Amino acid sequence: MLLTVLCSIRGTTIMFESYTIKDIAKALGVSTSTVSRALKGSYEIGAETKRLVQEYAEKVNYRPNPIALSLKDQKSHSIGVVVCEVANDYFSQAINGIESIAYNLGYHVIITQTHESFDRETVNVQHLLSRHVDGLLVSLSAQTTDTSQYKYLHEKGFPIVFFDRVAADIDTHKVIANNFKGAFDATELLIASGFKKIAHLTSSSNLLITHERFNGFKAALDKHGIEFKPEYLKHCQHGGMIYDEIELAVKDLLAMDTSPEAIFIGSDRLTISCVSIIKKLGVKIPGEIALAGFTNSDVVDLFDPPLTVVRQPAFQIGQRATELLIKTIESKWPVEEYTTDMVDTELIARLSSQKLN
Amino acid sequence: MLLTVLCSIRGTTIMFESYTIKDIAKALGVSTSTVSRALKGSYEIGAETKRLVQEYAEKVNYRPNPIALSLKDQKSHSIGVVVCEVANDYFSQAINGIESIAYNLGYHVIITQTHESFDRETVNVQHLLSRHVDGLLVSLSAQTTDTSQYKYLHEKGFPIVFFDRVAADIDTHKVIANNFKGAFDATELLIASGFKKIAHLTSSSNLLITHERFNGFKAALDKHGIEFKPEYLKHCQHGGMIYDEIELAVKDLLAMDTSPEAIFIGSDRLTISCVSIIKKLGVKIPGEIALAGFTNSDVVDLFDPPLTVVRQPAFQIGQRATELLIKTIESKWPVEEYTTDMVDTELIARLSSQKLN
DNA sequence: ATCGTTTCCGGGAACGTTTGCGTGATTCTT
DNA sequence: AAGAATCACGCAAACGTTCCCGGAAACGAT
Repeated sequence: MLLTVLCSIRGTTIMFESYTIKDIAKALGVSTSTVSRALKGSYEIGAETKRLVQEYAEKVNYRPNPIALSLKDQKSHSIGVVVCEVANDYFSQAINGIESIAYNLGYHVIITQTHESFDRETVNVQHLLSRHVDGLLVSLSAQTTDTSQYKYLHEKGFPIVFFDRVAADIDTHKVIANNFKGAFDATELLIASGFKKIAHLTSSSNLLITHERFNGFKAALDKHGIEFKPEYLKHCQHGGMIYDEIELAVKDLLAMDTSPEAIFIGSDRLTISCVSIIKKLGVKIPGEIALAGFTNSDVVDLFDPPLTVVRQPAFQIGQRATELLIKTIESKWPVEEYTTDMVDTELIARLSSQKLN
Repeated sequence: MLLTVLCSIRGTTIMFESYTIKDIAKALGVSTSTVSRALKGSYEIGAETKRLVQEYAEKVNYRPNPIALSLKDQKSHSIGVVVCEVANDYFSQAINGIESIAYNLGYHVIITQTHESFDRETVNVQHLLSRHVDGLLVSLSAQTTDTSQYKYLHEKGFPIVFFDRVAADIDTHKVIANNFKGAFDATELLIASGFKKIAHLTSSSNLLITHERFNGFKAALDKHGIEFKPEYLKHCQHGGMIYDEIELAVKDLLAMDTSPEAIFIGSDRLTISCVSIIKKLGVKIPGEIALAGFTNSDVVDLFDPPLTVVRQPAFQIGQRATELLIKTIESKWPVEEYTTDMVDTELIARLSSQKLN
């Protein structure tokens, strides 16, 4: 292959058509094995030859062909990511964290979106496997109840790390937020504001996070001797993908005989949608209905009203999950001990959760 | 390699350890060449053999190894993306569009972030080239003035498509929004609201979009006989990455002797930051200062006040750029005719741009 | 019977890399 | 000085594909 030094940008030599080990071998009159070994400083190669090869490789800016390496050692050095959507504050921040670690460790990241559909999730996993990814970073769709595909893969020793929306029945690495405490704190804040009639608008009941957040919600009610009313609990089984479903739930809550004074919302997308719907209905926040909810949006302090939110350290969660996954991938022995990392959420109190007189 | 049918999810057979052409050849007692040809329906293979091979491949869910294919025909079937940040509404939407097209056309996408730094941009391009991407989708960083690396690559026939922040001096495919018209319309809206003293807060002067938007801004002033005041023009050379820079610019504008009545903001990140800063200063929007700006955030209608914005069709821009890039990659002959696709922006008038009495 | 044509299939090189094994040359033993 | 040990390097296979080439078998034409 031809040498083509393209240009030098601030001292870095830019190449396009790249040199192979063969090119170096030919140029130096040695064998490819010698070049290969010299480049990794093998003791089998004489000091002089080693220097020659390394200097030449440096000069022509040799970079090993990652594709050839992949074929050789049957590792693609890529990881597959399964999330519901990238255009979602939580997930775009998590992906940011994923990329930052993966990039540094020499992996690249293939992102797929489920749009909360189980069928698309299955297809995506298929696609990622056919791409020969070395491992999977998964956040389940709202629709998913059947996790058998992951179970089989995991049993076969295929590295999988779940984050956020984890599979309860698979024993592997997991990285989650402390959903119970996040929900508990937010609910307690609403109670401290003076509310007793508190509803809970949340995502699909298939998701473990939904239950954890509900449990936190209920525990706060219990602690303060407030009875939980089942009619104050609204699930959006499509995880917020279907607007009408959310609108119906919100309208139901607002139209009840003894309608709630406050709503605690258990999902990012739902929180934003809920604000939008309530404002569209002309109901005053927080005058007529108070609000607190999970979201990772950075701009909710600019909202009317500023939103009280539970915020997850999405970036760190993404980073941590990726570290665990790559450690599993590169582990020489099958991993037996699995960790579940739990990180704290952050409660940010703003106007939307206050009681106005 | 061992056959391992993992499980069946709704009729789809899940595999982990995958079959190779060699496995099929061995199982059927034919050669690998025969299997390869049979699978692509070559006329050189007898009908009976063809059927046998295809049925068997179907049965074991054979999928060609993409890595081997890449090595063979020297194409990685991946495209590199260079953007400033993924956690940015415009770019996350654009990436969504990029992924949607790339996925369907069998490419995967490697995303890199410049964080508005030219050095990181250079390193990223290097990295993507060493990954042997088949083409590049680039939106320049705010700091970039030297585009020679792209120029060289392009001259060597390497496929590059620019979107949004394009390189003026490189003749290749480009996909952009109609920045002039977007800025013109927004400015004219402010004028129609009754403002004459209109400032322009915008991004780095290195970027072409900055000039186009300024030109639109100025053209609107000219049309309505309003003199352009140079002191009303504020650049943030770091594209909004440095908070202090924005804060200083905004404070400067507000502290002027004859301070502007309205600000037109020429960048996504700047618009949000600007609102935040002005609110923090306790200045009323739109009472004391009116605002209109470019942004792709979906939630600015929930802001206090709801924001008047120019919105770009980011998803479509991402899709179109990807289509053009893959068409270039897969073109048999060197492409000579380059298109510059310009798509219209959308002006959404809300409260922030109104004149209150 | 000979030649040409068609049909159908296998051998093997190539893509870029790593690595086990083999080997000639040098140095070290005693 | 002869054998052993060490050093420095090359050969070739392998990863999964594709594809050029070559060739056997069958058939038709003369």
